[in-house]
Parts: sequence; structure tokens; C-alpha cells
Amino acid sequence: MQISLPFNYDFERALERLAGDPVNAVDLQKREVKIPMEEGNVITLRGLGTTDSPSFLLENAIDESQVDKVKSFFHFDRRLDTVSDHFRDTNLEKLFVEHAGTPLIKEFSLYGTLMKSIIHQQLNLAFSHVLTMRFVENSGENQDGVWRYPEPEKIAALKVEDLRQLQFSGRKAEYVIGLSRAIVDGNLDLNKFEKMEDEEIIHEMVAHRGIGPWTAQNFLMFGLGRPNLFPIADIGLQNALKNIWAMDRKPTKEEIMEQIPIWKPYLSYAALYLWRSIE
DNA sequence: GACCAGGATTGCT
DNA sequence: AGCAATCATGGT
Repeated sequence: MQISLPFNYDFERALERLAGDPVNAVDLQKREVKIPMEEGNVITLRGLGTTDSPSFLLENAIDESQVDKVKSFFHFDRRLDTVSDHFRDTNLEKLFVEHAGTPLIKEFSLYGTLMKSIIHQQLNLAFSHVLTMRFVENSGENQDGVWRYPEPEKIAALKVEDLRQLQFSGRKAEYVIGLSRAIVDGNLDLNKFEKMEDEEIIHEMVAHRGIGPWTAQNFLMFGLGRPNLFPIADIGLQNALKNIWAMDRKPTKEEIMEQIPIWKPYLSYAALYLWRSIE
């Protein structure tokens, strides 16, 4: 089926960012991405139009609800011009002109989002991508050329040593296995978060060992697609602000906090574009 | 060979 | 409540 949007949408930039994660199957030449659906099939989404006149070809959906899911993953219902307008006359104006029309794409798996966030804690991007790939190669499965995160049951049954062999730290292995176990046991229900408020979700998530503020905020941004998160503990964001603001040191948490009221309710876009600015 | 990376936990004041 | 040590490895 074909979909067109009544507002600007920069699919190229969205694909470029997706392509930065080797777990994703992105073809920049064909302008398409494969989406492993939880129902078991793989959907292909291809960009046909331009940023000014965006349209898409969506193939292999098994029903209308899957089409809605893909629309949700890619935020086809969220206007982006209002986001850039909000940052006019702020100290991020240039950044938002540069990235105007760039959507916040959700991860295709809530569980995968959480695992990836844990794996990315404290590590440089290159190495965290290596670890994430080892994780899916070892326990997930490849289907039609795209990697699918494993079921939490499979990870819950692993031993710390199994992940240590993949060069996970012992603690990171404990987090990954422990959280998978919590999901299997029903103590952590990622699906119910869909209908909850940001603060309530964060409060519940950080009670679990291995999930701190940064991880919860990342989950909200990239798992649920929430528009108003800024993981202030993130070194990358601090370095990006240092560059944008031409400082000779990273800004303090207090200096960043001053800007939060100005940037809201689109903090996630500020974070997304700041990350893009240093990639 | 330090020091830092898209942090979180633990134990000590 | 706030700080330092700890974690594992790769890049600079």
C-alpha cells in the first residue's frame, strides 16, 4: 500500500540514523528499511517522495493493525514543522533548521529497546554496537535479512558467563539477564507503559536493578516515542552542547537545566538532533 | 599509558 | 544526601 503525508518529513535523515545501528536492515540506495514485526512477518517500508512531498510504499503487512503500527513507529501522524517553529529564536535555532523535518523513529521492539539501552550504558557507540550485534547474533534470529531481538525467555535462561563470553561486563550481564527474568516473571510489563505518563513510567522502571534515569529516559524516547525527554546524564549530549555553544568544557547539569523550560515540550527532538550533530 | 565512552550500583562519609 | 570506586573494553 502507499502512504503520503501532508507535511514535511525527511525520510533520508531518518534512514541515515537508523543505518547507524547495525541491528537494523537499512538500504540507503533503495531508501528502504525492513521491520521485523512481533507477529512474525517482516514489513518493508520504502521512501518514494521528497521531504516536501513525502510518500511511502509499505509491503508485506498482514492486516490493517500492522499498518497502524508502522505509522506509529515512524510517527506519520506527528507534524514536525511545529517542532522546528518552537525553537525559533532559541540557542538551538540553527540545529533545528539543519534537522527540520527529521522524525523521531521508534525502535521496533520494546524489549530490544531496553536491552540495547542497557548495553549502551557507559560505552562508546562503536563498542556498544559490537556488543549489541553479538547479542542478537548469539540469541536472536535473522529473518529475511533483518535481525530480530530474542524473546526475554531465552535471555532469562542464560548464565552471566554466557554473556561474559561476548565481552559483556559481569554487571551488564546481570542487568540484562535480571531484567529479562523480571519481564518473564511479570514483574516488569513493558507493554502497559504505553498508556502511562512519563514520570510514572520512569518511577516504576528505575526501581529495577540496572535501570537508572538515563536508561528509562532512553526507553521512553526510542521505545515509546515520547516527545519530551532529555537524558541529562548523557555524555554525548553534553559534548554536543559544548560544541553548539562553543564552550571550552562540557556544560554543567545546572547550565543545561536552565534551558529545559525553553525547549519543552519537545526535549526529545533537541536530544535527537544534538546526538545527530556529533555522529 | 592515561583517559574517556550515548551509566548504574554499591559502600562510605 | 553526596561522593568515589567499580565495572570491561576500544578508541584517542
